[in-house]
Amino acid sequence: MNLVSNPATGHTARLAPLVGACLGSMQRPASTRTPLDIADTMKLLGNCLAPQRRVVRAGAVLYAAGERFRTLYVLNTGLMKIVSTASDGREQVVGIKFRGDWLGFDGIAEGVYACDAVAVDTGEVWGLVYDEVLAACAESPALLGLLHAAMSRQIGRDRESLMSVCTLPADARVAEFLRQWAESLERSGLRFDQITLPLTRAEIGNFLGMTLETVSRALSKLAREGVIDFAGRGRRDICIGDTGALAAFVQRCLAPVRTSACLLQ
Amino acid sequence: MNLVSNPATGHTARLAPLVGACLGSMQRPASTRTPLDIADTMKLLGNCLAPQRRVVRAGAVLYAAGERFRTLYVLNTGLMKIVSTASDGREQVVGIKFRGDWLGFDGIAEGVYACDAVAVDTGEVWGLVYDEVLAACAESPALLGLLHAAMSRQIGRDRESLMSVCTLPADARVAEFLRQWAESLERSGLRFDQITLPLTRAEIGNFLGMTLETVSRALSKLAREGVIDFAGRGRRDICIGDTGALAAFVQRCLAPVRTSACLLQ
DNA sequence: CGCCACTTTGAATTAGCTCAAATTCCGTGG
DNA sequence: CCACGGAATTTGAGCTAATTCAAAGTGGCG
Repeated sequence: MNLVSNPATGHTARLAPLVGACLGSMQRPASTRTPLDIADTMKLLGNCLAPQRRVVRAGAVLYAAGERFRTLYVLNTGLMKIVSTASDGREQVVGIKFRGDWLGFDGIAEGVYACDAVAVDTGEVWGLVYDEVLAACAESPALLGLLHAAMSRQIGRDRESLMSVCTLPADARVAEFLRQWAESLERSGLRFDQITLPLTRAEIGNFLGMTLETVSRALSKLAREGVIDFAGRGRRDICIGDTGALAAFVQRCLAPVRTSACLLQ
Repeated sequence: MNLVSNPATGHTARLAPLVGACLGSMQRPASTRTPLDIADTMKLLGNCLAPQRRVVRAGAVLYAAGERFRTLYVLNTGLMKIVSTASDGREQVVGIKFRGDWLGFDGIAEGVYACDAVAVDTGEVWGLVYDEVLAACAESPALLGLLHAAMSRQIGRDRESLMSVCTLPADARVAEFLRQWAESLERSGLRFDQITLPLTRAEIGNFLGMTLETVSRALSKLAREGVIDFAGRGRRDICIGDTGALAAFVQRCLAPVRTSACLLQ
């Protein structure tokens, strides 16, 4: 019997028409769909899936590695970090999540979360029970498209991280990190010329594969060169006049490096 | 109208019952499903989805960044690398694919592949048109579970890469690389005590974020310490007596390093 | 106010990189 | 079959970017 598309509960039957209505404009193959912006996506999810809203205070653990996987989350406000811990205790920030990002995909394969999701800032997440999402997707290919796009984007994002860590010198990595932060804020519809880093230098360094001292020095250098400015008293508020300047800084760091051989072929 | 679950073509209708039959044993929620081994998974996919089999010769490009996304691939035999190219030309090997691995997920979000997939070794891939996969999934939640598990596993795998690059010194990174290679072979059901690296030192180094010289030195050191042995005259065949020895080597490299502060909280 | 966690900056150290040379391997053609 | 050439690999020697260690500065909060 087909568990999901013919659910025993009436839950799905109640939701599905709504989903269809909400996502009506997306009834095209995923490959030709124009991307929704995040505000719209959140609105659709909110209307269609009756998510369980949950406030997470700074420092709170949304889920921890090893916990049984049941629900996916979408971040509505705030900021979260994804921390992976190796069996020998090495800890690594493997992702930073902004408004509109999904959390928990890593749990699907094994039925158990593989990482910890920790709130860096107080915010609100929407919990979506995975089985219910699947049920709703069975009725609405558009919702399925949304889900797959989110997973796909995460895969792409993770690869960008690896690329940064592997190919950029420390200073450029920090600049690129800020650039992508600003980009994420822009996607979220928030102002991105002035950003507040709720992460410590140690956390940033861990994420970028360098020490906190190196992060500090890199930020100082960026400020010295006028690419960024420190706003406010604490040095956690950063003004980015122009994201182009950050990109230019990255290229400047890269210039003297030998161009790696062509890996294609 | 519901494009996928009520397809206009008869194609899906023809496939769907087959899928249901093939995957009958998996009609449980993903979170409680016992994982299939790769041979079984391949057999199921082969029986259920009528994939387009395609031989790729060493060096061939399966798909390239920028090409329109239409099909996902599953690697049946051989070995492929996923190469990401930044806008400034930096190239990065962001993944290595073994038997049973899926390729192309990165294309779903934007409808365009984000990376190049290049055959490192002659092999065979199975092409699955994404829209047809979706159609089949609409009829078979089990197949959807397979798809999501593959994506989820890729996300987990990518994070492991980032963890290695960020937290391990070069020697340990090479050891860990070999360990995971052996693990992948084991998963594929192939012998893994003796592995042949069809990648050049430069490719390995690129993937691991170090120079080819460093890879070479690390391999020499591993051989000197008896953790691996070079078989054959070309130094591309490597005997791994015991994957535990590789893990131990990693820990030995790690020992003198200060333990990073607890990032949780 | 005074503590504590975070940050900055400096100075010394080192892991990994760059550059260079020698060696091996393999395919090709005589 | 052997000689040759090109590509990949190994190994050595210096150099440099980033780390480690240390100390001083800053801000937030009870």
